Amino acid sequence: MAEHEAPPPRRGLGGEKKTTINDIARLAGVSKKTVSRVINQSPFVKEETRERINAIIAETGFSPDPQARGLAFRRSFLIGLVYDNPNPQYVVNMQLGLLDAMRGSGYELVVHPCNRGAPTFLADFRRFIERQKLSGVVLTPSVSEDDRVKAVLEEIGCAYIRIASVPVDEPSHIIVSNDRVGGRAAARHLAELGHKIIGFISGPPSFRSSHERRGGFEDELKDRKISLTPDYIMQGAYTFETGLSCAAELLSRTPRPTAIFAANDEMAAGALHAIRRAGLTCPADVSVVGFDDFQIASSVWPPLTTVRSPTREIGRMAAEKLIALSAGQVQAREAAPGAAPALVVRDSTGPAAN
Amino acid sequence: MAEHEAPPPRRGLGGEKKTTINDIARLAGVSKKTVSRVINQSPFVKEETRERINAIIAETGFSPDPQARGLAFRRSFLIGLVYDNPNPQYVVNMQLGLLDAMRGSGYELVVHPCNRGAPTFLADFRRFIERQKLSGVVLTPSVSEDDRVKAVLEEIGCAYIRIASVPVDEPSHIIVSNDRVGGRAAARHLAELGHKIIGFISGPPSFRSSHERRGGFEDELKDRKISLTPDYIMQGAYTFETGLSCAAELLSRTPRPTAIFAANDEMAAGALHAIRRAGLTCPADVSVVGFDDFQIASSVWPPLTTVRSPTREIGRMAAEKLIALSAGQVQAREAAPGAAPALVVRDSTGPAAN
DNA sequence: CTGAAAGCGCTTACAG
DNA sequence: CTGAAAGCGCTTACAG
Repeated sequence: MAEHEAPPPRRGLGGEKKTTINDIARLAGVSKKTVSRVINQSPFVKEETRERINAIIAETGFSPDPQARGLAFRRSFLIGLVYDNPNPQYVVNMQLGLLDAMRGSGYELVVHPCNRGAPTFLADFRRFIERQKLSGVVLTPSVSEDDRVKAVLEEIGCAYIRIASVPVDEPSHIIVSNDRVGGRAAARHLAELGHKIIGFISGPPSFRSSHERRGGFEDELKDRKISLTPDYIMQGAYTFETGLSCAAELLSRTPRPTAIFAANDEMAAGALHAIRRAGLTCPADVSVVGFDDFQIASSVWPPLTTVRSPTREIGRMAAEKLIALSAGQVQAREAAPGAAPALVVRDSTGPAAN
Repeated sequence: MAEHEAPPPRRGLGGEKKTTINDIARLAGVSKKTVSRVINQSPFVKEETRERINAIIAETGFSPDPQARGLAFRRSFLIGLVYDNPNPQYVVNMQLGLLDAMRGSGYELVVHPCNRGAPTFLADFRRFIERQKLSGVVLTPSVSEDDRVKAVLEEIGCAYIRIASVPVDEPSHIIVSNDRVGGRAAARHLAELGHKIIGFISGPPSFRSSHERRGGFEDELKDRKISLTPDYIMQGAYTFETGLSCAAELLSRTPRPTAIFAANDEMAAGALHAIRRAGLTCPADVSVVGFDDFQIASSVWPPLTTVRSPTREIGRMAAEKLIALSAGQVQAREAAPGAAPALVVRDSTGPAAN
């Protein structure tokens, strides 16, 4: 008999009995509505009653069914991550950051890669959110920069956070990744090493981050009276291959640049290959700076000097803000400062060759 | 007036009216139970009735609320991905593969990274599945190799698929990634290039894939009368750093190996660095073969000869099988053949130096 | 501060 | 082949 006393009723998919709000109500000698009030942190419960109920909840290990709660609330406890950035490390770091903030909150993360070019993109997006009655959604570049998406979200009335490198929305709906500051850091580093003839490889124009990284870089150079002429600016597409071809092009310029800043690590890795193919050495002949500080930056040779982009931290901030938003809280931090990118110096940069 | 005829009642979070099963029933002049039968593909509906209802469903754009359905069914339409593999590219490829098979199925993907070492791991895992009443769960190495996890899943009665490099479970619950075949392919390639003194860097012993990759490699060498002596076997941990240090060790052996097989690309990239630091050249002095064919394989210098691991395809197969499983179908393919790894030859391998 | 009734949108037995 | 009743586990008005 003693054996059967300790374990609380088991719950599960297998058909065992699950503890419900009714069980708690019965055990506490109150109505289930009162239990509901405790669960939802209503202030209209006598302190003593609340404590008794909470004790029973803890004892039984009860946790309210998100599906039932969702049905009654007319919304789920799911947060969606909608993205079209193909970089795996970005995606995973973002997911980890979101999860950091969601842990213990009762929310779960549903991932939703998308293709902004598809004709059914907007319809699919809307359908996804409506069907799942998402509690909120986090958007990352470049889909976060699409204003049609914002329009749909507002029409539906779904909470959302857009992650972007410029304030494309009201402060309450955005987390800004300060890529411009990162671009400045890269320029400062190269200038301090004495570089004057510098090449730049941009990302695709559809990414605002590409413009920001370039903008910060140019601003800092200008402040230091170093010019970046059109001949020394190539348009890449954030891929290894474009980094390689753009760098090859830059290396053919006269005078040859003594340094190249690529707007992300993938392209910087490609630039390294181009330098080698041209029979040159990095950093002796040409220095290279990347952006992101993903794994690839430390795996190539020489390890890349790069600008660390705090993706995971940004993800955490986004989820925190979103949860506060859907809980109806007044947005605490008007304009989130955004974690700042920081220069990481490794072996791909050195004094300017001359 | 005509303006108000066309648009079906709008649905959404914003408070607009959503089409429900009751609307469809009324429109079709049947009970909602009959509509439910059509939704759930019950065979007990007159063909004519079914067609009429389906037409109305298509017309109104109705789609049943997964939350309400889930509450009645006592399970959700969520599939969980539980993983502890830290490699971002593996994780993303796996997610994409799962999503490939889930598209249009009505299921959504919830991601759940975990740490098998944490003391609360099993309890958290159980809680996650029970709370969400997951429709099913996909497990990847190394957490997929944990038999305690299987025990929990069986006790709860949750459908699951384990992805592993060896048949650790009944055929209906597993997708096998044939890493052993990949190991053989690597050995064959090196043997054909004339290598006889070969070094091997393993992954961590906690990953079965590490043993399989090594096993296949050794088997093939043995078949060709090439021996792999203990001195030339190092234990790494699937990381760039361990690849570097293990390779440095191998290069100090006398005679020096003319080739190194690393059990994944990260470690192979590390080996490339070790070779360079030792003042040697790849592939002239030492050839290197990796495993996975992730992005890093083509970004390093020289681009890596490696064994392509079909992660995305495996993910797709896993989700297909899981969906069939939770739909109660008899498992079509007893033992899924598993997509086969294939050698990708690039520039890091060449004829044996002597 | 607390509760009885009705409802969220579906499905499962149970009849016919 | 079809339907009326009850229920999944929770919450929202509405009373008191």
